[in-house]
Amino acid sequence: MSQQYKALQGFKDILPDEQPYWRLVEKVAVEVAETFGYRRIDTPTLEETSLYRRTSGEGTDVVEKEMYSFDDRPDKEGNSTNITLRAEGTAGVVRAYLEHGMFQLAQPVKLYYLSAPVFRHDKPQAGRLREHHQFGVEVLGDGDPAIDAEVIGLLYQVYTRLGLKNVRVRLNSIGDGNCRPQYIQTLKAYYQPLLDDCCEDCQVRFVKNPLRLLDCKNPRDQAKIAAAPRISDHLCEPCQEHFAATRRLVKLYGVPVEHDALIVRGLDYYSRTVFEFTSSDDNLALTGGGRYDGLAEILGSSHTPGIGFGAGIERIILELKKRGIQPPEAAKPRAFVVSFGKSAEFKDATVSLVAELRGAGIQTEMSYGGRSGKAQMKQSNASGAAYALLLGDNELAGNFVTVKDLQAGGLETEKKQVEVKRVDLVEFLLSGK
RNA sequence: GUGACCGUAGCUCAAUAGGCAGAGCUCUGGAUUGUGGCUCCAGCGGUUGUGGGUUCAAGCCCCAUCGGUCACCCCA
Repeated sequence: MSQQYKALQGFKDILPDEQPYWRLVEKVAVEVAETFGYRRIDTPTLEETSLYRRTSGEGTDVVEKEMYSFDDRPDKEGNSTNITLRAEGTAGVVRAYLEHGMFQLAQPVKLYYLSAPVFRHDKPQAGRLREHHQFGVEVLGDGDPAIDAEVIGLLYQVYTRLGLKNVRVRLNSIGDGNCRPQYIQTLKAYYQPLLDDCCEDCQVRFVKNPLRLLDCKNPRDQAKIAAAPRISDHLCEPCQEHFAATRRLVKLYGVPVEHDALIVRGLDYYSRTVFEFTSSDDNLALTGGGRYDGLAEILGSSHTPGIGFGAGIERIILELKKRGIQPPEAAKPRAFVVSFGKSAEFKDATVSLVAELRGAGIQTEMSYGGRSGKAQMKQSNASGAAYALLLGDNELAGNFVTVKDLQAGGLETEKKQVEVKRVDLVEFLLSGK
């Protein structure tokens, strides 16, 4: 083994054995999204760095220390653009919405994206990679709380259809530009006298991102959090109504939401509805999302409400495995061609048979490299193929194939074998079990 | 980014108190001529993550580095 090269830290190969999990998650996600009337969008992996800086917020960890940013090659004038690998899903979709004038379409515009790679320069650990993939949804152009409920209902259905019935859904409202600044003042006023007794992280949060004070897990600060003023009690009238309606409507989708006044989100653009889906037995967030009614304006557009989420596919798969949920097995070959001769004539007969069957859409395998007939039989068995197609002198001379049923039990070879004319072979393989 | 623990074959793991690096699984070949699964035999596969150091001798001790895991931070 000369392992000079390894995948980069925090980057992972998705090997063939893993793929069935991905196909399962993707299949369910697409089916549910389309049931809900969402259309797929794919946006580029690279965007201008300033897009993320503006939307996520200058003070956030993502922007400050986790983005993969670099200067693009300079143009003729020697100017280069600083660009960034996708750091989160929403910014690119909103950019595309504005760039392509989707505000001219019937509103709202309901979009989803699938397995989009997201890059963040964190220190890796279980469930946290430097490149991970997200399934996400964004709805733009209407602020109706029925949309908040719909988006959460959609996601919940994805999880339940995957068999993950124990996810926790926590919901909160963090207000809007009207009421949140006042609440933050109230919160800071509450914390100011307690600050000396707070953990170091909270001292930083107090300045950088006061809402996150409520997120602290340090035991010494829990009592302070419990007694802290709640945003829910400080929402302005419209935000209150929106939140009440969201909670009422989301229940109609059968989602067991909990109101958690301590849920705040990391990115600056969120407003009103925020939510998190977590696995029930630990704190690993499976999905985070929320409303971002001010985001389009940050990008210079007119007021455009929006809401969305990003669901980490790797974390969903981790959860599936933890729950012992198996994806459907990969398709096994229908036929495995076994050749009992080694001459060019046999090679040609084997390849032409394989080619013909594959041309007819029948999953067919063969052995490579001139192995013995016995070894080929072993391979055909290991492949899981339904039938071994035997080609020997007799078959070639008589223009037929001996079809052996590999799945039939028992020892009596004759009962499991039947001779089928070449012209009838495709039909034979397409019919039957 | 901070801290703790861990790195032996493709995978899962052994290796007494420093003393010739092993097993199971996988893979390949074979057990008489054109027939799988069970069984048996054999083979391939390692500079013990990498680079230094101590020692007659290092998988084992020391340092560094890379990677992994866990907690924090943050987040999906």
